[in-house]
Amino acid sequence: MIKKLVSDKLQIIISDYFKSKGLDEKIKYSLEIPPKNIDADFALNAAMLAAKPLKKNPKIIAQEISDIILKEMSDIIDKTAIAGAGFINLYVKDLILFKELQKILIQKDKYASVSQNNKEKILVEFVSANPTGPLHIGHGRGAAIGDSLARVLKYLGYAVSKEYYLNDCGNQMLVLGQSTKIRYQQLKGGKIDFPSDHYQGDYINDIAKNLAAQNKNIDEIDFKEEAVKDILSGIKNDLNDFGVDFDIWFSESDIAVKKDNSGKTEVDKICQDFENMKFAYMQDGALWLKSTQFGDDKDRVLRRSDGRYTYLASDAAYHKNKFERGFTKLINLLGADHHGYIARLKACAQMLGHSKDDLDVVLYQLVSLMRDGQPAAMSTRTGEFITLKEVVDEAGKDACRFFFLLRAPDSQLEFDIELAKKQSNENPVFYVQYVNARCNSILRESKKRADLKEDVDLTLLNTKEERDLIKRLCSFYSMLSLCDKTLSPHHITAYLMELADSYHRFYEARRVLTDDADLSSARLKLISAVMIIIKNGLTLAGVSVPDQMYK
RNA sequence: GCGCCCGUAGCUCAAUGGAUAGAGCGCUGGCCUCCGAAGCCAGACAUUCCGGUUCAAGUCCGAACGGGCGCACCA
Repeated sequence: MIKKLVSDKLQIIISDYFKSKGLDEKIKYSLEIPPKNIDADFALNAAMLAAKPLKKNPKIIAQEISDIILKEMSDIIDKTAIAGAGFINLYVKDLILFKELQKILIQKDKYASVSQNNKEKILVEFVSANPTGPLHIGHGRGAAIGDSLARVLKYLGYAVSKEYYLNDCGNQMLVLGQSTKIRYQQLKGGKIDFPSDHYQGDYINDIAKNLAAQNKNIDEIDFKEEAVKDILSGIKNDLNDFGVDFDIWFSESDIAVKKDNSGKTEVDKICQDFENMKFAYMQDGALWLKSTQFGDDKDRVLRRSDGRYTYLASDAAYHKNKFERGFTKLINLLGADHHGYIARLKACAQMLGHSKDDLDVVLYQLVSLMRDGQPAAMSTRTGEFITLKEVVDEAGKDACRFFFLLRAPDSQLEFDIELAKKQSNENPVFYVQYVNARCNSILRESKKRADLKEDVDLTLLNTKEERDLIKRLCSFYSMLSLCDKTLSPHHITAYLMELADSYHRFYEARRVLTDDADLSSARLKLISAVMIIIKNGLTLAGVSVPDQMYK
């Protein structure tokens, strides 16, 4: 939050300075946190950017701006320095740091959160796996990223809803029902070959077994219905165990099957609309969407010549529905194998009268699974896959969620199942959780003393380790903004590991409980703040915060 | 062939166009009469190649090479 305080004031100063020099006041300068070899708190690059249009040495400009900052911001800035090619390095007054620390202690789990931010109403759609089999490890990555991103955006004050789009109609459902029926018949002694294009997984057998145990007449069983019901409840359980929940489960049949008074579905209507608006045309008996008009590679079929709609038709109606529900920003998490859909979905958004930026797609690369150093194939068709449940059961929810948040969505993720199973210090989540355990241990110890007080003098926290730690705590908000800006929550884990690093260094260098009651009391406040931020961060990551670790 | 993503340390990955490119694992060597050693300290090791833009490029642009994915009136 300190950064926001500084940058808000700087904005006025810089823009005035640019104006007085006849420059475009909207030159995009930035306020950065310098690399760790520089001891300044913030660095400003405005002088370097102004150097060229002003035809002036950047260091001279830096000096001019620096003088103004010192004069105008003396309540916040302690000193400045011109460095490198023309950076203005800013040193914040210690008092500001202590004030911020106090704020953490008071606001606790609300620290750095924004109560209301009416700019956007956001819908985050993720997972949305078809109910034809259990979630696999790739879905887990999407679930972890989507859920944490939604949590961060909510924390920052956006009105956020999390939604799962359920493809509960269409051909795949028929195949699923058929697969279950054949397994059922085989169980009853029927000699029927199982088609290779049907679902091969063991879970189909399990469903069939359950049905067989009910002793019903085969004609009374709706195999499709039963299979979907069974699989869906499994998916919901797996997500629940993974700490992921949804605000809305949106069913495809609501737009593709349900009819209004005139006997039309939403899919019927949007295709008609597109045709009326000349965004769709008939060719070879099929209805085509003119997506090339908005940058797609080729036009796409909405309705086949046999009259059946494609998935794109449902998707178009679905996204129209999202906008109609009042969402101003749609965020879709998509596995990289679906990247081809981005162009056509954005085309639909634009045809519906929205900007292509109203729909953001976060593409996450697929998870390649390693088993004993060998890559393992994944396919729900062949039945050879690792389920999310299996990994969560073995490695634990915390390790899995932290692991999935460790890398940027754009990076391919190599998930070593053997490594994930290990409950050991090789897993970085323990490094962060250990901070909380150590803090708790000190708190327990402190209860034995009567000389510690609540009303403390935070200015006693003046060593390098303490200052570094406080600064790290204060950059929590900057990290959250970065997640917002990049639509990626992986900065959370990186931040938490840095914070843990600062804490462990502090811990090694400075004893909290000493003979000096004033100092001990102040340091206890510091570790209380550390615990607050660790908890806030881990909670956003969907990871629990144990009070103690077990060996 | 066309399109999208990626190429950074031995391995897996970070790095809002900024200063001396960071972690974890692995490796070498140190640190527990003291709040938890699941920790700390020290050491070795990296931007695939070639051009360009920029005051400044791992980051942007172009080309080459390598890896993943996608290119259906499938879902």
